Amino acid sequence: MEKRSELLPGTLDMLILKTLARAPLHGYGIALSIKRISEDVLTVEEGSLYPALQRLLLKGWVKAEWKKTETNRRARYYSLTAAGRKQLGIELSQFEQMMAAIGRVLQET
Amino acid sequence: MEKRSELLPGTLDMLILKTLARAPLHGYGIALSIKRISEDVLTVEEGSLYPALQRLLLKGWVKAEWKKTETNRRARYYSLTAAGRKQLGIELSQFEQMMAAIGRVLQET
DNA sequence: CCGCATATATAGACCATCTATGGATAGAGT
DNA sequence: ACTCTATCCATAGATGGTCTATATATGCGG
Repeated sequence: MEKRSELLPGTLDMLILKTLARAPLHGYGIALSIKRISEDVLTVEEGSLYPALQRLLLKGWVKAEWKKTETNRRARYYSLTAAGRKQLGIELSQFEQMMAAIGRVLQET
Repeated sequence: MEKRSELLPGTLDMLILKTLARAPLHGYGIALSIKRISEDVLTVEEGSLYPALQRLLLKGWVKAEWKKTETNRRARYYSLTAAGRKQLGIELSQFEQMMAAIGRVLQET
């Protein structure tokens, strides 16, 4: 059959920012969280996740800190910056606007 | 400011198929229709539209026919095939599933 | 000590979309 | 006549996000 993306392209940064807005997390945890909350519909591949986190770091929307996990492993914890929180707001409103627009096209008889 | 796509990537084929499901249209008309119905939020650039139509033709989801427009111009009218109608249904349900999943992630407190 | 889940990261491929063109014609306005 | 604008098609090349594949490393349970 058709091979499809596990993600709606263009939404990954927003999903990461939103996940981090709840609590700081390491990369692996972000992927697990999105997968779990989306009920396995959205799967963030490592090859998408880590480049995305690098982008977000470069833009100053998240910051990173090496720590130990509860299970005593080394992991890089990411958290939202003030700029990241602002950016999340922007992306959410743009996303909603776009969804509303797509909805209009899809519902037009 | 941030430069962003005028479209949510991954939705173009679906929007075209849905537009053609209402009535056959030429390329330019498809772009105008989506722009109008979305109230100027979604803009389909020509460099996105025509390659997309070629893809859809190759997959057999639309067929094309040269005709005259009401204003006496030559134009290529695209219309949905049976396979295209089926494909539209598939894409709509996948899209809704994905939107529901994204919604769960975005609404999680 | 073996296997598995946890954890980070990069290189390269792929593909959809955008930018930038190029071309053609009907009709309106001057 | 002439020009301008909107209508109409199409492609080449750049861009950029996501995926596949790979590499590395470690804590823990059996």
